[in-house]
Amino acid sequence: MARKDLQVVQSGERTNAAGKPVSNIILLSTSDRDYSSLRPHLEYVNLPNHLVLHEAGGKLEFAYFPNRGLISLVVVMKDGRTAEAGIVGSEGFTGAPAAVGLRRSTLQAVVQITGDGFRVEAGALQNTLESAPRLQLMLSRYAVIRGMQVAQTAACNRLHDIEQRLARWLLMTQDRVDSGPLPITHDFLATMLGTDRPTVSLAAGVLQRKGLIDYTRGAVTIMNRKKLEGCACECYGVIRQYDGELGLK
Amino acid sequence: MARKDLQVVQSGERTNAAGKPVSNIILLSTSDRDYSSLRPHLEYVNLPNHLVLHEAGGKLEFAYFPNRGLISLVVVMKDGRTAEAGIVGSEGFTGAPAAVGLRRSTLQAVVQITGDGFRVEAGALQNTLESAPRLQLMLSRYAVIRGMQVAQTAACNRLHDIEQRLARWLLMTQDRVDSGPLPITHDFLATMLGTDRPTVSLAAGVLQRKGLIDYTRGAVTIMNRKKLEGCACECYGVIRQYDGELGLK
DNA sequence: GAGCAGATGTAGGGTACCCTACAGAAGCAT
DNA sequence: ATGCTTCTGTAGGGTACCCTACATCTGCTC
Repeated sequence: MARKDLQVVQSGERTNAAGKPVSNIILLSTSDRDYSSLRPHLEYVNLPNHLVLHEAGGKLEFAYFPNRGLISLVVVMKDGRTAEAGIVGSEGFTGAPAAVGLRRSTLQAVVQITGDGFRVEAGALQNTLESAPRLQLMLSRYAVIRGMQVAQTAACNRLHDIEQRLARWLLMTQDRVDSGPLPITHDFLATMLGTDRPTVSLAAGVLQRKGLIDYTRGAVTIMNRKKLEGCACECYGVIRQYDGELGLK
Repeated sequence: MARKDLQVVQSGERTNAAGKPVSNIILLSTSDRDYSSLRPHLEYVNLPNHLVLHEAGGKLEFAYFPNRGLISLVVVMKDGRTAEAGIVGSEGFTGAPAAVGLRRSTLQAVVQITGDGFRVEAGALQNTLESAPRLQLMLSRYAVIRGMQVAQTAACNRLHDIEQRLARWLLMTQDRVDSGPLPITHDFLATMLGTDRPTVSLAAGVLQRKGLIDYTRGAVTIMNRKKLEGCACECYGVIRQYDGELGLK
């Protein structure tokens, strides 16, 4: 039954009020009725690299529905150390708490790979959802699925080593952006993987010598996807399975 | 509709159809209307230690609303290694996917501390929720909040050491059960914390020598709660803050 | 092409943790 | 008590990783 809800509507391309085209999967999967009630509140936004959409612990002002690019949800500790809890691409949205009437989140939302999308003011989203139960359910379902992905990440962080986790991260990211090199530095990878930069460089070097990836200053290219999958931990498969439920190809 | 169903049940004195009293916070927080629609489906169950309510990756048959005791949500890897992703006490429920129309979960749900509660067949829950949007929202909100707790755990697993994490686990558990010794072995703590038993014994020994906890075969007692909080990582405070939102005292 | 800022390569010491193994202790049943 | 099972204490080797420091390189600006 889940599949039917996620069917992409075929009746022409959707746009926001300003005529900007929508490619976010959730927005494309809503009913015409639900979409038209949300449409007036969709503000088109560029999502440039490293832009912080939401500070850790801050008030939730907007929910973001990416068309392209990648947003990371990051836990930030008091001493500045960080670890990524989840990633959001065109299959999802950030600001899940706002969709269930909450206004705070301890997670930092930061653009990891440049893209664009739409944002909705948190109050407007909540008002809209009150008379759009199908959309409400769709957003809640996404939040639950991402919660399970986060749970897998929690265990992965504890049980798997850097090389496996790096491979998994690269694969998951590639699944959410267009093909081609991933514009990402070792330093940012370290932030995501909850380790330090030299450790990332070391692991990346190993994958490179194995011929699985290649990289230059600030860009990583997957050279042999199949083998890289073999190098990643089983968590990649588990999370990918959920991605399928979300309509991610 | 029978008159019985319309009876106003006072908060704190609710029962299921068989007269079993409810102390699960979510069930107590629902509107009378929503509760009476769910009530016929509430089956009272004992939750004995180590009972597996849901196998990792299996089909979701029931959602569980604990009155007492503690349920752990555990990620199980292929090699048998495990790590806990979240815990559920009387403030919550297991089977969040069922509340949003999904029927599978990769998380294992296992009773960590003996208790009791109610279960609802997944299909019945879904049917009920279709005409109970407030309850639907309440369950979704809980799922989102627990998702944020899981995210904090993900980072904690990566960034904090065993001693801090053990302290946090004991505090979180104590928050969810009656006071007194926690019936738990080092071996199960290792399963939860994603490490091995000797490492737990070592960490527990340190906390014991500091006078923060005491333990005998299969039971841990918190001796100095304040100091133990000082020994736990900041994640305890973050998660506790969410607990407040859930009505956990 | 010189300078600069940011990105990557590498090294070496320290440590928390994993893994295995075994010994001792506590509870339980007979 | 005696055995039996389960739980805990402890040791020692191995290793992945953290941390710091510094060297080198790349791409950009002027």
